[in-house]
Amino acid sequence: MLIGEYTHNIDVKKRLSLPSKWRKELGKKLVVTRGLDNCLFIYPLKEWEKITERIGRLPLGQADTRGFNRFFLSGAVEVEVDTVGRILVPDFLKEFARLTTKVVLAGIHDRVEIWDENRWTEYKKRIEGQADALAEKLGEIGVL
Amino acid sequence: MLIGEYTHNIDVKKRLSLPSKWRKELGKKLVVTRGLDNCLFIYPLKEWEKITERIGRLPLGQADTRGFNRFFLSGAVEVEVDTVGRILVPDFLKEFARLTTKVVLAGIHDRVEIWDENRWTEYKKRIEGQADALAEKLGEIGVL
DNA sequence: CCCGTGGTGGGAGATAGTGGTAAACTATGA
DNA sequence: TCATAGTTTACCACTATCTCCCACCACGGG
Repeated sequence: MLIGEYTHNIDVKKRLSLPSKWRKELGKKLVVTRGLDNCLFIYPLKEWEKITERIGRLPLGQADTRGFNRFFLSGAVEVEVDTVGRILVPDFLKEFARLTTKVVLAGIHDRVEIWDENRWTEYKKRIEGQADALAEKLGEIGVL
Repeated sequence: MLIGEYTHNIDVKKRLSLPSKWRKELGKKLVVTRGLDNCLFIYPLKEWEKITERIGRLPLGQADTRGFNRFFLSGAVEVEVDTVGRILVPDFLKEFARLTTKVVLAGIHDRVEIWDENRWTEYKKRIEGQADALAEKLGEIGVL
């Protein structure tokens, strides 16, 4: 279970250390891809394979499916964790998520999200402001 | 699995390097053909054979099937990868996809798509704008 | 206070992408 | 049939970037 929040730096060589707490669970091979709200998703290879298997079942031929495939698949890269626990973030993904050097890694269930620090704090502020409203919803569906 | 996005140049001799990451998977002989949305598709020869086999089973009586065949098959060219990992892009395909020198190679499942850089960025912007549609798809396949 | 661990930074060698030159092949006309 | 011009193919060369490895520093625990 990936939980918690860490702030790390992407260095000039596009290297990003993963929090040591997650390394065992994430494994040596990961997939980074475009996520929603302009962040990046990191999946362990196992999880990714499940996803692509399901993507394969989508009806091709439809324009919006093609669009989705392009967004999700061309936006994905398989990366290897180096000897000291870092991955390389390709330029086009850095650009997509508008990452500068300070970056937040957020654990969400079975994936990790990468956010630029500024965008993250801003996003959090917005969410926290709606916390009680969210709690009410969660109550409705029986989570809390 | 072909994934990721790379920007390369087509030189004056119409040569285009393939990303080194894909070379093993693509093999030495490829097929380039007209794709959908005004880009080009590249298939490894193996994949292409599967596709033509499937196309062959389509009912020839229908006018739109004939049209699709002509579009897809007459535009196909078999190319060889040279010693440093490049292919030659024929003029008529360059023209079809309006390729200038800067070109994007996008890995989608089992094929590679070639886009002119400008058209690609424009297309991506459009797709990213459809965040709710994307979220819905992601929900369908169980990512979110 | 020392040691182990985690995050960060840098340097040397290897490699990928690109451009150019030489050779070979094709076509055309005398 | 031969010569020449134009095009294509094969080979070589350069440079920016990436990879791999090692070193450093900060921090926390014993």
